[in-house]
Amino acid sequence: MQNFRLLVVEDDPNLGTILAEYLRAKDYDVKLCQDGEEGFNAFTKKEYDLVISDVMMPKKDGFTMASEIRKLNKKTPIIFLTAKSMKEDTIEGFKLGADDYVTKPFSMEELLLRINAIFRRTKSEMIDNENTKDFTIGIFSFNPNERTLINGDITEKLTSKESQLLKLLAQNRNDVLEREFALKAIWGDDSYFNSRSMDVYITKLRKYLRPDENLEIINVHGKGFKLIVKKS
Amino acid sequence: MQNFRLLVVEDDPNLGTILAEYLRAKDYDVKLCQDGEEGFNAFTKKEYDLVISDVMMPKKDGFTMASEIRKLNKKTPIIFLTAKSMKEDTIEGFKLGADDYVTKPFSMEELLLRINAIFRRTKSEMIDNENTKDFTIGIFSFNPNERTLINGDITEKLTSKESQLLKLLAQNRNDVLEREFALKAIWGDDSYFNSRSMDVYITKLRKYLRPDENLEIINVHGKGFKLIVKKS
DNA sequence: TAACGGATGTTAAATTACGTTAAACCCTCT
DNA sequence: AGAGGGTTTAACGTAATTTAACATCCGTTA
Repeated sequence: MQNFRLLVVEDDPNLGTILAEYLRAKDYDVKLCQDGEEGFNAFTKKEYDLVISDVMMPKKDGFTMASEIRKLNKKTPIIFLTAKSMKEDTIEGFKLGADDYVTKPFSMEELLLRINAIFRRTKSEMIDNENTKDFTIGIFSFNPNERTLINGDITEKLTSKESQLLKLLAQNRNDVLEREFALKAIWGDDSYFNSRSMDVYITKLRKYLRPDENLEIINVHGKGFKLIVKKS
Repeated sequence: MQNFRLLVVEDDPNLGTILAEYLRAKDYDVKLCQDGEEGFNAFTKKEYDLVISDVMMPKKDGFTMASEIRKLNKKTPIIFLTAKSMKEDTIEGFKLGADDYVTKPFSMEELLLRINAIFRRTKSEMIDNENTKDFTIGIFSFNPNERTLINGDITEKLTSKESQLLKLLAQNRNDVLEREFALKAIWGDDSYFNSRSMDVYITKLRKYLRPDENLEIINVHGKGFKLIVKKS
């Protein structure tokens, strides 16, 4: 799937670079520009899904750039980064068609959440749920969403608890899944009886995985369990 | 054209009334609720274009209400009014799908500009209202408004309850629809008998969806149900 | 190293939740 | 009052999960 394209316009080289790096790490296609003029030119050259722009910049300020962009394009969302918290400025920004603004200093996480809030509204279907991903466990293909464990033409339907536990084990393959952690994650709390219930499910999972000799759920005494995937 | 419908949730009667009056003067249809519980109930009863909610409220706080609303509806924008300027709070709000927040004290004008900013962004897709839009569920096209479930040339006419339940499942596809949540949203409260009634409707829906092998309503023991759309 | 106590392995029974069908109950319309 | 569609209740069957029981393992200590 194609990534979202962001146009970041920020004259402070340090902040600009950090911002771009961070957003690229989050899998966005990021174009970084130094001022409003450069930003506007970039916008005319290529399509962008979102513009993030500083307000105070040399050559051409953010609001001016935004108003020019709006003449070309009424829809692309614009987020302003502004050190000025004065009301007049923010209001002027909204009049030009800004969609949000973030006051410096801001946390990257907050900005990301605002970006996501905007994208959720505009392109809501793109969020490819992490839930629907398959695990490969030895000869098996495990889908926690569908709760299916597939080995060739044999499909086992797992129960809710079996599936949750296997998912945790798979996520921590070759590493200890702490008993207490799993109990809290699946059962909500840890008591003696929950703990015994978990042991029962470990037995069930072992039975499911038996067809693959290279798979083993071992107990780590006093700690928890470990799903071992041997290299064949 | 029909006016925009706003749901305002604010426990302070003075602020709430002033807000409602002001927004009505600006030609919005405004429904005012006193707390999150009342607000959520109002949301289940009618369609709203935007929710404006306080965060700190008796009975049910704004974030909790927002997360419940999000389960019903992923798109309706939510603006929070918050006296707390703590970062954790705002971030928690955005995670739940808030679209903006305004820190008290705020000017009515600023709030109005933010409302307009959101509507400018979303009004294009509001022409085909959430309500009139069809769900695509596997090989079916489902219209909750018409209560029709179409598969090629076969059109099933669903009853009210069937339709409401299928809508909730479709909105939470590949995710658990909590039993208690659905009971409150459809039946108004949850009792043992309502719960069994819901089971009966699940059976009916399974029968409707049977023609598509890639669709399945599975039970999540003790939690609720999940509509699985398998990747074909 | 023998022995002890706590932790785990496994199976089966008990409990609770769900699946399904059909009958009973309500409405509304006539 | 009767018919009909929609919804709830009842009844019985099945599945998921927890609890119980007993065997075995593990680390520690005498």
